[in-house]
Amino acid sequence: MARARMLLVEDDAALAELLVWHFKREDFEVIHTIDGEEALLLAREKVPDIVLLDWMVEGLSGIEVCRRLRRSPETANVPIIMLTARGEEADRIRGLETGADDYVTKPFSPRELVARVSAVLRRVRPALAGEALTYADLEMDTVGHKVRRGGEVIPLGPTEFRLLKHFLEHPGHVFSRERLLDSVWGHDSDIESRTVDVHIRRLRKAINEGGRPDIIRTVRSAGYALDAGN
Amino acid sequence: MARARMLLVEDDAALAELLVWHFKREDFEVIHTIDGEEALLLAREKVPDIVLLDWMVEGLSGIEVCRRLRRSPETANVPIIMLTARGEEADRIRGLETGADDYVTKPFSPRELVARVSAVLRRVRPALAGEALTYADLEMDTVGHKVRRGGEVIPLGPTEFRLLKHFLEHPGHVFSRERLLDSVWGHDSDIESRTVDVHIRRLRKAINEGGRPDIIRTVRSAGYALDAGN
DNA sequence: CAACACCTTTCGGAATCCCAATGATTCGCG
DNA sequence: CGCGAATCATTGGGATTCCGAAAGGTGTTG
Repeated sequence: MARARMLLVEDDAALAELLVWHFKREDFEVIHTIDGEEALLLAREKVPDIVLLDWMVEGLSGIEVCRRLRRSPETANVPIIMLTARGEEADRIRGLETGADDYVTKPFSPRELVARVSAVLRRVRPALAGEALTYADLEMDTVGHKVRRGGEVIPLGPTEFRLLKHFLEHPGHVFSRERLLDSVWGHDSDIESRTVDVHIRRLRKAINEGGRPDIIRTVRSAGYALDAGN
Repeated sequence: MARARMLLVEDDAALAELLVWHFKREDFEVIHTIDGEEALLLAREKVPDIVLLDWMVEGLSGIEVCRRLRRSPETANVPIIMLTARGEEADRIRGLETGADDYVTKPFSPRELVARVSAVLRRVRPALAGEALTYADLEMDTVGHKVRRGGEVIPLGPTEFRLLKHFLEHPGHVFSRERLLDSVWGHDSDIESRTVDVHIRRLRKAINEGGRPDIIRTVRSAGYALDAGN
C-alpha cells in the first residue's frame, strides 16, 4: 500500500507528469487533476494526505482552492504546498498567509520538492513520514498506538502490541522465548516461557483475522520470527 | 505575554538585529545567540516555540545544532527553520532531511520570513499563531475560549478546555496519564493519575452530547488520544 | 455563609494476563 | 515407514491490572 495519498493540481501537463513519476517512485498514491473545481470534489471524496497546488489552474485560482479546502472541516488540516511561477515576494507572502504550509517557486527540482513534502508530512502525520513501522501489508503507528493490516485497523492488547512492535523492529529475526521475555516483558519478569506461546497465538489470531496469510513463523526449538514467507 | 518564544542563532550582527526588530514587532519573545553550543544550552533551559538557525555559526555547524536538538526529547518537536547563504540544491535537501521544517536562502525579506515562521507555527502550534484549532467537526477558538462541534457551542470547564487543547495540538498522538499531568496540569503537580480519567470522562460527555461519535480513544495501559476512527 | 462549580479520591466491574493441562504436530531413529 | 520423544498450539479458569462511574472534598463567588 502507498505511503501517502497526494492530490496534485497542476495544469502544465509536462510538469505534472514529471511530478507524478517522482512521487510514485517515492511510493505515493498520486491523484492528478488540472481543474480547481474538480480538485475540491476529489479532496472531499477521498481526503488526501497532502495537496500540491499550482497557483494558476483551470476553474478556480489556486489561492481560492486553498481557502476552500481550509474552510471545510474534513480537509482543514490537510497540508498544502503551493507551486508557482510567480516569484514575487508579495505573492509568496499572500500564499503563506492564505494557509499554505510551504510555497515553492518554479523552476524547482523534483528532488527538492520531495524533500519539502517529506518535511511537511513529517510534521503533520509522522506515521506517513517513516515514523511508522511496516512489514509487508502490516503497518504500526507507534505514536498513535495503532496497527493496520491492508488498511484495516486491528485491535491489539498491550502485550500483543509490544510483542508485534518488537518483531517489526527486527523483521525476520528469530527470537527465543527467553529473549522475548527479556525484551518485551522486561529483564526481571519471572514469567513462564510457555506464556509467550499464548501471546503469540493471540497476536496471530488478531493479525490473521479473515483468512490472511500467517506472517509469524514458528522455528522449532528456536523461537518465533516475523516472516512473510518467500 | 509574548505570542511565542523564538531562539535565533545567527552570527551576522546586522541581520540578527534586523530580525529581532521584526519579530519583536510581531510580538515574539526573541532570544538571540551567535554560538551553536550556547544555543543548545538555551534551548534546553527554556524550550523555545521555534528556532531560526543559521547554517554557519560559531561553535557548531547549524546542521549539527539541528541534529542535536532533534535528538534531545525535550526539543525534538521544536520546529526549526534554517537560514543560509548556501543556495545549492544539495544543501537545501540536506537541511530538510536533517529535520528542518523549512529552509530559507539569503537574501530573503524579513516579511517573507515572518510569513514562513507563521506558516510553520500555524501547523505545529496553531494556538500560537492565533489560529483556530480543528479536528474533524471540532473547532476551538483559543483566543475566545470557545469550543464548537458541528457549529454548536460546547461548554467546558478550564481543565477540560486545556486538556482538549492539548489533544488538538497533537491529534492522533497517544498520551499517558503522566504526560498529560505534565503538559496540562503542570510539571510540579502531585496529583493522582486517576484524576485524568475523570476529566477525560467529562470531556467525552461534553463533546459527545447528543449521541455524537466519540473521538477520544482509550488505549489500555498506554493512555488517551484524539482519534476519529479510520 | 450558602450555593456553586470544579477538582480529586474511592470503588466496582471489565478487560487483560498468566498458568496449567490437554491435544496436535514435528523430528529423530531404528 | 512407524513409533516414541520432544516441542508447539490451544483452551479455560483464576488472578491481576486497569478503566470508568459515582461519591466526596476544596475553593470561590455573590
